Amino acid sequence: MDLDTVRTFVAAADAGRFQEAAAELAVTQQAVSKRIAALERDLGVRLFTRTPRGAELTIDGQAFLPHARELLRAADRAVASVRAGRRPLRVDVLNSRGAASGLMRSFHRAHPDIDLDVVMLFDIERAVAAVRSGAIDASFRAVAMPGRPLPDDIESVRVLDEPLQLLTGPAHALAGARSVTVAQLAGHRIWMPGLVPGTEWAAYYDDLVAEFGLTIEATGPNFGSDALLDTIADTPALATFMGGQTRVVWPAGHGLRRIPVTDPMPVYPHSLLWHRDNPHPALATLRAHLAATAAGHDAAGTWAPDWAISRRTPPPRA
Amino acid sequence: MDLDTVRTFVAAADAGRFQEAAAELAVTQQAVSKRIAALERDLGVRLFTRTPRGAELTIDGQAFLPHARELLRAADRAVASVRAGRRPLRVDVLNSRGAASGLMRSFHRAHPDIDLDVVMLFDIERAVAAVRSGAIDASFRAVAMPGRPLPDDIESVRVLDEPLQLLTGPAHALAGARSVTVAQLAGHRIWMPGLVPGTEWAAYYDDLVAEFGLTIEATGPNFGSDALLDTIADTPALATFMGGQTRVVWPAGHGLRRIPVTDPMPVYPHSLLWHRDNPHPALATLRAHLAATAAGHDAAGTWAPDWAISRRTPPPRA
DNA sequence: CCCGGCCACAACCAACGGTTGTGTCCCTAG
DNA sequence: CTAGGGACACAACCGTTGGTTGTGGCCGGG
Repeated sequence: MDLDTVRTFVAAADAGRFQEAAAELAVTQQAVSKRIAALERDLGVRLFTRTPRGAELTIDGQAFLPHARELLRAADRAVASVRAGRRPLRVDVLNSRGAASGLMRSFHRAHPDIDLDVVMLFDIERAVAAVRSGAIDASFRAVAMPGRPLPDDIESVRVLDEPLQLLTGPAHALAGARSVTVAQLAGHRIWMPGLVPGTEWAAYYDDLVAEFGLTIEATGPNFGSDALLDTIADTPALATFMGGQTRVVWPAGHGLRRIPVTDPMPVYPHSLLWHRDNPHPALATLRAHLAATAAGHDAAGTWAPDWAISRRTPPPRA
Repeated sequence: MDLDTVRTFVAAADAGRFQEAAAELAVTQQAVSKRIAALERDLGVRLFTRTPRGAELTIDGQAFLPHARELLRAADRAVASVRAGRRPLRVDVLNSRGAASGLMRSFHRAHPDIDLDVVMLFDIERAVAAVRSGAIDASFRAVAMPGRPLPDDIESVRVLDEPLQLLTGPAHALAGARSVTVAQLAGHRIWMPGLVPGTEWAAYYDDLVAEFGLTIEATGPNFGSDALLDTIADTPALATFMGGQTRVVWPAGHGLRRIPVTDPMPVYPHSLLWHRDNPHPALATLRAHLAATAAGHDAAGTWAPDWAISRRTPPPRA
């Protein structure tokens, strides 16, 4: 199916005459006739009843019309999503089910008129490059890597600390605990496939391991979170970390347990990063929304690496 | 833009390699390469970074991908809307802003998983023909025309009486009234352009006129409800009737008044019509929903033509 | 009764989109 | 270091699609 054909159908339905639609589309009447005939052949139904005074929609045509309009709107949105200048606000998140996604959903609920696109970049380095180049407008990340401060033209503000939780199967030794301390985790095998060395999230777990003497294995290929949860559920000796705000869609009955970690509570600090000179109007709206809704992060009793935290106070918004 | 191209883009993005996408789509790798190149040329952005080990999405590609998926879903829905057998439930309503539309919105809220298509047919005659032929599954209508009973294979049940209200401009003689009696309307000019003789809705107003001695003018071409409201707002001597549940979207400040009519209250009786043998599963759901939510229509103090009311009690649902 | 408006059909032609064949790049294995 | 293989791009070729022009049929109005 061709969108030009759908456009032709909508134009003909609105005009009520093929000729007029043809004039609008700058083609001949015959072309419109052929396009409609082809569409009717593809769909297997008659869309118009031809009369000597024009063409009017059949019942099938009436049913098809709103779907055709929606199709064209979707096409427009798709094109707009990559249009240079005045495109939807484009935001990078760590992963599709973490805390940043929740913040973006909340923002979307508060401002449903603002078009959003969410992308997931590889690491902070590429995110910063994309923010600087203007390819994305903002990024939710831990702000830096050890020894690599943010460039001057990138601003950041800490928006959310996401507590880490332990995820275990029902047969795991800690499965029955209401909560566990970091010290209790020493000696247990924690499996996090897909942890790529050199990224800021790998650095976060490196620091966590170094600080508290944990055992984190990043071995094996990452077959996705479904496969990971599958293995965790079935393997008593394995557990994994998961963001406390991650939404897990998992069939009931597998007995997966989410257990808060305390003493201290490791948190993954999400900051919003953006370019100092980014003119996108929705960016200011997003920052205002985050400033208004961000729960004050209480540092007492939590742990995060120093380098991962945005310390700079952004200038007050204009 | 061609939907095959979009499909190719999605397949390539999912596969991560043009070759694999080509195999899925049963074309050659070169064809996929050309399609993607054409799409990138059309959009003016690069969607993939080609590597010796495949192709991965650029940031623009990532932003475009969900829109592309939505585009394909919209196309599927559009095709499904006219697919013979197992298509969305197709319901005819009197007009897009009347009581029946409200009922369908309520049904959609209660059963968001059921796909619906709403069409508007010309009159009860065509609606009955469409219901009998299976072109539509149900119709909200006053059930008949004077002297023309429903065929045996069409069942009906009264679902909602929509009270008529008077619509006037701010300078109309009745503009200040909290309510008006039918007797008070005698002598006032009531304008209803677009009332086509021979339809069941025209017959309804004919009966209203005959019973209470009103003056209804159907003169002049119908330029749509916007133009009608415009004229009503500006003409002190004119008023019109409007369904009491009609949603009027009208800029504030024009001072249009909606005035209930009493003694008796004229109501437009909407019944659901459907074919005895229609097997669409959602039709039973719709009937159950209407039976559960329909407010009992209190006949006391209301008026409607005899012929317009469904008297038959439908058999209990299986 | 003829004219005019509108749509469908036929013939023709250009351009698009697919295939085959080939080149280049890079990673990996030996 | 080299050879091989996997992956994508480019070029040439060709059939089909989709456009145009020309024409005919149908129906309503003057």
